[in-house]
Amino acid sequence: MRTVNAQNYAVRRDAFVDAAQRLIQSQGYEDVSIGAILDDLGASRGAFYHYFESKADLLDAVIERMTDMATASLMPALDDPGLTAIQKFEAFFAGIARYKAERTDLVLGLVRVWLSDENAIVREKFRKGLNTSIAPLLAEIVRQGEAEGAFTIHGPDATARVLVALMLGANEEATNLFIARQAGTITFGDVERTLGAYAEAFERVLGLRPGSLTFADSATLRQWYG
Amino acid sequence: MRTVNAQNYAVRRDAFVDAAQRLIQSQGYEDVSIGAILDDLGASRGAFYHYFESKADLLDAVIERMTDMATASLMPALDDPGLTAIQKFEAFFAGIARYKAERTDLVLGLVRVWLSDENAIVREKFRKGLNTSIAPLLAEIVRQGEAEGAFTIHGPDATARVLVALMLGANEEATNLFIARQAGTITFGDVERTLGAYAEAFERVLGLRPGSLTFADSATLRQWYG
DNA sequence: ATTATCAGACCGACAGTCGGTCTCATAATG
DNA sequence: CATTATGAGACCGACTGTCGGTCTGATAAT
Repeated sequence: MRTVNAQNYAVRRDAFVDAAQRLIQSQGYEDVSIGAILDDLGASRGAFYHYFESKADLLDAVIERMTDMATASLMPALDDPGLTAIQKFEAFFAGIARYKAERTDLVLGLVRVWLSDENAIVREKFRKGLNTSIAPLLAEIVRQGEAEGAFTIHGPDATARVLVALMLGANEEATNLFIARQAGTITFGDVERTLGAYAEAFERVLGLRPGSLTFADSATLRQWYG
Repeated sequence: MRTVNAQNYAVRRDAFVDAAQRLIQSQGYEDVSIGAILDDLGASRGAFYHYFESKADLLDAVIERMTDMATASLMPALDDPGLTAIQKFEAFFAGIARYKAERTDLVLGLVRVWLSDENAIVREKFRKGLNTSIAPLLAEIVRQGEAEGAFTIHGPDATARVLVALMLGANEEATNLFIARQAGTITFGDVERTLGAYAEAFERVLGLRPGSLTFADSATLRQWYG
């Protein structure tokens, strides 16, 4: 009797996820056929369906990896015991901005594919994934801020979820602004004003005084929208 | 020379949109084939591609109709000159709640299909559609509230967009809460607390005093989550 | 130590579906 | 009646998922 070798199984499965992620990031989900992944790997259809139930099943695995990577890159700052809640918040946003800034061309190349209609499922699953993985992290910060007397809120968990909604909105808005700015239909001032409104919303939701939270520094803003 | 009969053309085109909307609402976008729409209407493939460039094109038409219907049902209250900005806000939310409450079984039947993975494009396009059609309406209310001295904000347009982000977040949350409540994994208190956090966020973003905005009355809340 | 056995790993032809194109007939209209 | 909008339906290529079957290696029996 032959038993499943967990080690090899995981490795081979990961290979499919790797290839899929790469292809999806360069062409978008719907435009990547299973055949293309097979060609890329030199694998057979049978092998694929041995490791995955369906194409959608493969997507779930890809998304999980994406969200894991995204949250992992934000963790270090949050574990630092020397930071106040406000500082952690700022580190949080700075982390996202830095992550994107360090991969400018990747991000730029991704935008078109990432925003295409055919990629809606990926976007939404990613959103949902972030929602469930980030909300608890934010809740932790909120709890700390409440303990420090810095935040004035009711219920850290519910507040965290509200913040996630704002974050996702701000992110979407930032993307739209980027495209509009590239097209020249808006000014840099428009960008500052719109994103500023989100920053202010954050402050107010947390019960902070105006200007106590720095969302994105001018330099980063200039880099993307200048 | 023969000219297009705009009247007939529109009627026939609408027929396709009608059928598509009905089928999509009962099966979800990806699961509705063009063939099914053709069968439903007794039309031919040629006819379809005479009126639409693609299946995606048809979807756009369906979405437009959906968002039009949704916003139209909210308009009357907003045009009433006798209402304060705060009252209009409340009418706004009440309008959504009422709309859904009056169509309980439709909504319930829709949930499964509406939330399926295969329907992601529809959800997102609907979101985007609401975003562009609702934000200006909210901006108008915000402007009025600012003039009345009721709201303390910077830039009505940017604020309106933040509010839309909160609204969409609240709506998504409400759906998740509904499902979780049905499954019995959360209590009515959890629901009140979570949605209350969104209501409070609204107040704070607008610079209102706590409790001055009634999101959803207890009766409606009980009806869905009781 | 050798071999029979059986399940995991994998292959690739194939069916069925779907979106979209093309050709050609028919109907309406100037 | 000439022209063009309209529509029918055969057809194409691409895709997902299935299925019968092969190969390989671990285990149990001898």
